[in-house]
Amino acid sequence: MESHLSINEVAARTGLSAHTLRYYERAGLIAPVARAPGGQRRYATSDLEWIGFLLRLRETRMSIGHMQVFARLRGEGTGSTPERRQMLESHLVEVEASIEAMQRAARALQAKIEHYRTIEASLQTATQTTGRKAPCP
Amino acid sequence: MESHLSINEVAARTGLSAHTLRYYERAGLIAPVARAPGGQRRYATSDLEWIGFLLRLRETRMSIGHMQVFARLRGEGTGSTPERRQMLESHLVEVEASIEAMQRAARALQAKIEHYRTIEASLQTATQTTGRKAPCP
DNA sequence: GCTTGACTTGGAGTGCACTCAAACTTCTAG
DNA sequence: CTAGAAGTTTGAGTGCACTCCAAGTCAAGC
Repeated sequence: MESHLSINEVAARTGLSAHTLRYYERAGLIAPVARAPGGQRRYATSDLEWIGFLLRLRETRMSIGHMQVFARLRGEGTGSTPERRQMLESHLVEVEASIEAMQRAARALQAKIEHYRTIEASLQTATQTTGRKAPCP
Repeated sequence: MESHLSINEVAARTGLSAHTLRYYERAGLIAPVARAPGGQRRYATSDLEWIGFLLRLRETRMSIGHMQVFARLRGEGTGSTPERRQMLESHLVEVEASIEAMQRAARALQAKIEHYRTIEASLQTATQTTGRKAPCP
């Protein structure tokens, strides 16, 4: 297990800030990271992979609280895979519902945009036919 | 313009709490609502429609700050449709990116779930072939 | 040795989006 | 007329997810 990346290198690679990396470790989302002799963090490749997965969870709006539970289960080893799978499955149900809600809402925004285009076109027409600026009714 | 619904009726219809409806009004997301003689709010059908649209914006994670700008533009009348359309268009770009990110992340979760299933199956097989409970390695 | 810059810690602070509290006033049913 | 439900206001409080600060440590270059 290679252990070589500094906190700022990991920040650059993951897009998380060094602040947030320390915060995640303090919160128990990341297991205590290996340290160089002087106490500085040295992240292993496996840490990077785990942080990547945490980012997938964050992208799907899993709360820190749920991630804490998930990380704790992960720390308990292979025996906790059923619980972890169930957590992901029920989270995925919510995520898919949320994606559909966003898609529906996005279509409503699209419709509103079209509506505005129509209004703008008719205002433009009014200006052209009367030869004056559109009044403010 | 019918003006008849009380705040709790609107809360029931929209899923927002009465607290939140007052907060939105104070924040300028909803224009001052008509009042009954005693000062109680009486929402018109047009208010309901607007609140519905605000909910679409909220579902797509538009911030209160942006909604305030949008609501202010709306209050300025038809002349502001180009700005409103541009706001929605650029917001929609973000929303679509966010939907795609969530979909990618959801596929990663799905893959992890499959991975867990595989692990569970092999643990189960080990238990069956050896006739004992899975040890904790 | 000294400076510079990257790192460490615990605790405090920030911004967002609500959410509630306190002290009222008003409406409705009996 | 009265009880109680429902509404009003302003300002304060909450929970989340960071984000920053102060005071200190450590390694490398001059």
